[in-house]
This record gives sequence, structure tokens and C-alpha cells, in this order.
Amino acid sequence: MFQTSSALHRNVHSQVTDRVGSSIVRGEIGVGEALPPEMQICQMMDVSRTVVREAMRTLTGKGLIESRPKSGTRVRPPEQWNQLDPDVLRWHLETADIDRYLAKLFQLRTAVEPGAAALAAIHAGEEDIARIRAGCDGMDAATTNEAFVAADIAFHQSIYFATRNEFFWPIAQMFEITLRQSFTIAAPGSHRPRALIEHRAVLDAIAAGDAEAAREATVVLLTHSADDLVRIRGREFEMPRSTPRR
Amino acid sequence: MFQTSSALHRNVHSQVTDRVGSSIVRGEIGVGEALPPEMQICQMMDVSRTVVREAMRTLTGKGLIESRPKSGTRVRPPEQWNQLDPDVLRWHLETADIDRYLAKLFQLRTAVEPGAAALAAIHAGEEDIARIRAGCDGMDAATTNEAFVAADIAFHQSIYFATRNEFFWPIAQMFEITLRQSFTIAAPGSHRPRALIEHRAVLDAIAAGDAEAAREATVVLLTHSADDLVRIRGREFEMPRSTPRR
DNA sequence: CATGCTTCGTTTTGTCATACATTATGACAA
DNA sequence: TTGTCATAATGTATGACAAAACGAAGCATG
Repeated sequence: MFQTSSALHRNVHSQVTDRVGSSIVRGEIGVGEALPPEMQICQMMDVSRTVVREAMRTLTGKGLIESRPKSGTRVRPPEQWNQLDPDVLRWHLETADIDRYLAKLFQLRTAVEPGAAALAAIHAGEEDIARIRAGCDGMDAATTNEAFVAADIAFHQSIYFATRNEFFWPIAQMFEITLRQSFTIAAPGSHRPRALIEHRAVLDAIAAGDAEAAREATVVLLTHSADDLVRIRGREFEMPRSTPRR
Repeated sequence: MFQTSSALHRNVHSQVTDRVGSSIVRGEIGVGEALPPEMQICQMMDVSRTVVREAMRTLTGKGLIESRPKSGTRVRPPEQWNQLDPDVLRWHLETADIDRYLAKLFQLRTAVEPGAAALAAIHAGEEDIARIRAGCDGMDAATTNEAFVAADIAFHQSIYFATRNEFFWPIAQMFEITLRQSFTIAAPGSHRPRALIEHRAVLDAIAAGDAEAAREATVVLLTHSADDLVRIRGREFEMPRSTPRR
């Protein structure tokens, strides 16, 4: 329990937060179960109670736990966790196998991104479009694989920000976390030229303010991307596809 | 600054979290600006530093602020806030006018829910379908307006949970927060019969495991819902619509 | 003389230790 | 069965010190 994680933080309470949070996400504590009392955690990790309590506050804020005097601190059901919180995501990534995670992320993208692109076409300002275009150009100019993936991610992030709807932003944030853990989110290499064309199509539709075109271009982009993922990483990346009209 | 909020909590640090968090979301502090030093906040609110620090940890965990020795505690850019966090949502709801908020929420639903329903059709288990059906039945049996809306919300929440993809769950959570603040999320009354039929259509498609039917039934449902909202509350509820095929 | 670098002091957050308040649980007794 | 109370856990307060980073003063150098 509370196995030391690999991340090195400057703050002690971040480390404690990491170890406890990771344990919870890993499922070592079990929903509804109680954590050890604060004092016991202090001894286990050899830190002061201040630190443990601040870690607990952080976890409470993320919806992972719930504390009451006397009864102790209990793990809340996962439906109530802030599953899109960067830390929670990271803890998931440490434990769950990466393919399952990427498949779920891709499911979310498939559901959201076409609609987001449509909204972006309506609400994007000059700066938003410039950012999206910068992503395209970055993909174009990329020599290394890392640079290509980074530009790719920046492109998609910019679309979410361009909706001008803050509820889409946390989804954009997810990409960063994922990026740091693996460079394999996209499946570049063989299909770069086609991918570039399809990205430009999305950009052009958004720049033109054509919501429906942006939606459908994004569907095409994601569909082909899913095909690549299925080919490279396996069938769990198959998505329910809404056949785009032509 | 740090105006007292209306919510009554049992914990002192929750109150401090509320006041500071609310101030930040309200925009009283300004992105990049520094908060007053901890000791000063202690005096302002007449609490111990322990409490203030635990409140700060909570806010840090939600991505609102960032602390460094000597330089102080600064407000992070809103793109990095956990915008789907229940508390952040609540603070937004306190300040922003409710129509803008509901419109953005509806934009998100319009983008996500069709895809979520498609996924639910594939992954839902018996319990999931039972929950969705319970939502339908609840709408059917509802006598009061509150009961109808509550059942409606339960129905839609169940769809997100039925995806079996935890990244969709935070969106379901949003409905709870919104429900507590206003019963007007749906626009019931005149169109109850039609709404009920459309909800059943979604349920049937999911129960039948037909992803495409579930998607299109949801699009129809949301489109009509948006029409009602536009009629009742105004044009800001107009959505980019993906004309469903027939 | 002006400019850049180093050093050091000060401010603010980070951590520790201790004491006490508050509250809900669970056992005991009426 | 119900009410009361001891108890164990979290909640709050206080005071002290550590660490880090910004800024100013001083030093060396052009």
C-alpha cells in the first residue's frame, strides 16, 4: 500500500498526494473502504500531519475521498471522481494498460471532436484560427516524429479552445497528459501526407465558418485515424462510426 | 474581495475555499495576479493559517492557483482550470448569468450525447439499461414539474454512465450541479408527450444495441429540445445542427 | 563611469510539533 | 429498545523553523 511512485516533486505533500491518490486509483483501497488514520499515514511515510492533511484536502477536492470526524476517510465511488483531472488521469495512466486508456480517450474524441469543430467554425476568432493553422504548419515542417506528434496535438487542442466554450477545455488538457506519457497517441509514419491534407481540410472549414464542413472533415480525419490505430494497435480501437455523407 | 458566499458548509476551510475560489472565478483577482499573502488572508477572514493553507491546496488541486515561496500565490490561466470540477462549476453558476451557462452546457451535450448514446448501445449492460428505463418510467409517472425534470436528468446521466468509459462521467455529473441551481434545464410542459416518445426511442435503440439508431434518436431529441429552449429562453440556444438523415 | 555579476537579506511559502475542539461511532446501561 | 457516554478520528489553532526565490546592494570588470 502507498507504493512509492516514480514522479519526483518538489513538495512533500505532492509526493504524499501522489502515493495515496495512486493507491486509490490503482484500486488498492476499494470503494467505500476507509484509509488508515492520518496519524498512521504520518508514521508510514515519515511526514508531519500537516503534510498528510494537505494531501487529503487535495484528494478531497478531486472527489476521490470524503472525510468525517471519527468515522475516518473513505474512498468515494469512481463515478464521483474528477476523471478528467490531470492528476487522476496520470494515476490512471500509471496503472491501467496504455492501450485501454488510449482507446477510451479516442472514444471521447470521436464523440466530441466533430461537434467541437462545428462550434469552432462558428465562434473561432482570428487568434484561434492562427493557432490551428500553426498546428498544421508545425506538422508540415516537422522532421522528427516527436515534433510531428506535438504539432498534431497542438492542432487538436486549438480546436477545443476555439469553441470559446470552457467546458470543452478540459478535454484539450487531456492530450498534454497523454503526450507526456506516450508519443504513440497518433499513428504517424506511413500516412503523413493524407493526414496533412485532412487536417488542412478541417482548418479551411473552420476558417471559412462552415460548421457542417468542419464537422464532416473531422469525422473523416478521426475515422482514418482510428483505422490506423486498429491496424497498428488492435481491435479495441474500433469506433462506432457515423458514416459521413458525401 | 473574498465576499461571503451564500453556501453554508460545516468545515471552515470549505468556507474559505468557497470565498477565495469564488473570487477567482468571478475575476476579481485577474489572471497572473498574486493573491494576498497567507497571513493576510488569515487576518481578513479571522481563521488560522492551517485553514487557509488547506483551502489553498484544494484550489491548487483544481488548477486555479499556483504557489511558490517568496513570489506568492498566483492565479493560473482559465484554460488550465478544471472547468468540469463541481466546485468550479458552482462558482461559475453563482456569477455568470444562468442562460449563458445553460447554453454552453447544451452545446457540450449536443456535441457529446449522440456519440455517448452510440457507445452506450454497444457497451451497456443490463443494469445500465435498467437505469435508463427507470429514467423513462420516472418521466412517465411524474406529476410535479420537479419530478419530471429529475427523471429526465437521471435518464441522460445514465446514458453517460452506460458508455462504460469513465471520461464521459464528469459530464453526467454536471447535470446534478445544474439541477440544484435551476429546474429550468429542460423546457417541459407543452411537449411532454413528444419528449417521452423520443426518450423511449433512444432507450429502445440502446437496448437493441443499435449504435446508429441511438445516435440519431439522440440527435432528434436534442434538436427538438434546443428548439424549445430557443423559443422559451432565446436565440443563444441555437446549435449547429447536423441534419439527421431519414 | 557604466554595466554586468555576485552576494546576501528579506519575504513568502513549506514543513514540523503540539495542543485542543468537534463530532460521530459504538458500546454500555437503563 | 432507547438514551447516554467514552472514545477515536478529523478539524482548528498556534508557534517555530526551513527553504526558496526575488530584489537590492555591493563588487568586479569593461
